[in-house]
Amino acid sequence: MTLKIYNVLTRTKEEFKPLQPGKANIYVCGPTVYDYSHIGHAKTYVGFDVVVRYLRYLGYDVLYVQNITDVGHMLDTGEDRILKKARQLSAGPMQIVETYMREYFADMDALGVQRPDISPRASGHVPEQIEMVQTLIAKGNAYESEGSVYFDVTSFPEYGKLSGRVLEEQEEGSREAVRSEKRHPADFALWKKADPEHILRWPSPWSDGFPGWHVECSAMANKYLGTTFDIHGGGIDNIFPHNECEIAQSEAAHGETFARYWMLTGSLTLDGVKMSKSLGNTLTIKDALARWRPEAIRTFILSSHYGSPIDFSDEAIEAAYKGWQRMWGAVTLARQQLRTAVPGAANPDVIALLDKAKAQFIEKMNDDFNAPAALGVLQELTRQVNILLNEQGPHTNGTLTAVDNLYRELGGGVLGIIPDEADGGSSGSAEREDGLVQILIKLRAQARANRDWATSDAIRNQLKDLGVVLEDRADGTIWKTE
RNA sequence: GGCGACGUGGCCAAGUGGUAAGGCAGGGGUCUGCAAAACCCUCAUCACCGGUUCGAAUCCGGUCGUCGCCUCCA
Repeated sequence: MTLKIYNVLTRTKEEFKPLQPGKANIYVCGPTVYDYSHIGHAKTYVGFDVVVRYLRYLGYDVLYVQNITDVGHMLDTGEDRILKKARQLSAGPMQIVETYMREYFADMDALGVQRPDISPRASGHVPEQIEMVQTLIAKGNAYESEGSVYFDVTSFPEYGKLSGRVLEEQEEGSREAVRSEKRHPADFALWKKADPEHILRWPSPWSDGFPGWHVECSAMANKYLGTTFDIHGGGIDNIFPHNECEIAQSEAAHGETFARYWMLTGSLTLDGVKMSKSLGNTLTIKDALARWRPEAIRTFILSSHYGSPIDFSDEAIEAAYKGWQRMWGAVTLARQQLRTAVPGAANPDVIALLDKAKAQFIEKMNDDFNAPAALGVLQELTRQVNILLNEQGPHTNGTLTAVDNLYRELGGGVLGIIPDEADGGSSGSAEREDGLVQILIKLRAQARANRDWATSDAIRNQLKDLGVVLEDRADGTIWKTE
């Protein structure tokens, strides 16, 4: 069974054959750090997080590069968005960049997104970008005009092959058309001469200025992954012009294929409407995390295919959360039973059940990282496990460990929705938390033995208010977090 | 207007030729001091029309509708 990837470049599902056997080099377009990250970023980067996790699970030696854009993004007004933010906050541009980059990583950490191996910043790679622009000029793919440099799209016949655009169709009505510096309306900037008030600037052979947005990805991907690499990812909204320009620059400069597989994620809408800064209907990751635990957000995101659009709503994430709770409840129960389980080998029937689920999970994930279907496999397994834990047993520690391990492996390691520990940062505090709850459970058991329902319910209700849920079972009371 | 994608039960969502995974919600049960959890039963013929085929949600054509991109955007 082999991994298949839907390649946007060919619009077909292809078997994944890396350039070098066993290695997977992947580049994903990262965020522009000038504000807090929103839930749309979460969809994209959780999506690729699972892609990378799964590739590693399959044994690939993955090199994951995701850039940080901290220069060169223009607003309609021609103003750099980072500079605009800096002016608003009376701060320096690099302070803004540093602040929001840290916030971005903090948000991703909170969501359980594993960090890229390399997070190169555009501002730190200006020489590489200048070098690439020089190459493109030397090869006749770019030209200087009044201190700026533009890519000549007519010099690259394949321009449009990713997005399906045809050059001629772009001319009409383009705002860019008014820029007389350019020979063709679709030509895009590789280097821009800076206006006097533009303080993010670097010296170059053409002017004091700054690199165009698209060239950073080409230059940095080339530096860290080479002229040709395996997978290029990003949000579908950047397919044109950004991704298209990346291809044009890189392939014109190097004369070789840029990325072999293109994986683009569907966009996220909020209550049916596209989130946009201008509309103001954004939901930041921080705000979302204040309302739902990270596993719920991840489960929601993974409940639709990475390439599909998804609509975020309270109802939708609530449904995902409740589904996750059932799975988490089963894992929690298995771990609780494991504490007092008798030593012994695993039940062969259970092992067979787990093996089957694992095989199905892998089959789904091999089919273009079909996380929603893989999630469905775990949901079905969970019903079987619940029957096992609730209606059969007691089980040996071998059986329970096997159950726990599968959830750790697939639900935790690959999907990132099953925590290793109950909760609370370090294992030390987790143990302390459990100890405290166990004391209360014993006190409540006393009250229940005395038929003192007022006390027993008070303990249960107050713990519930703290997010600790007690469940009375035939074999004792267990607890878990909401 | 151009390019691209999509339309599956009340909601979300898998499924690309052989008689519709899964989650949530709803109804009915079992269990329980109560509760919670869990489990069992129940709940769709796949926007519409036409075509190809022994057979289509799945392929082709058309209609209607939704969305993304075309300008910064993950």
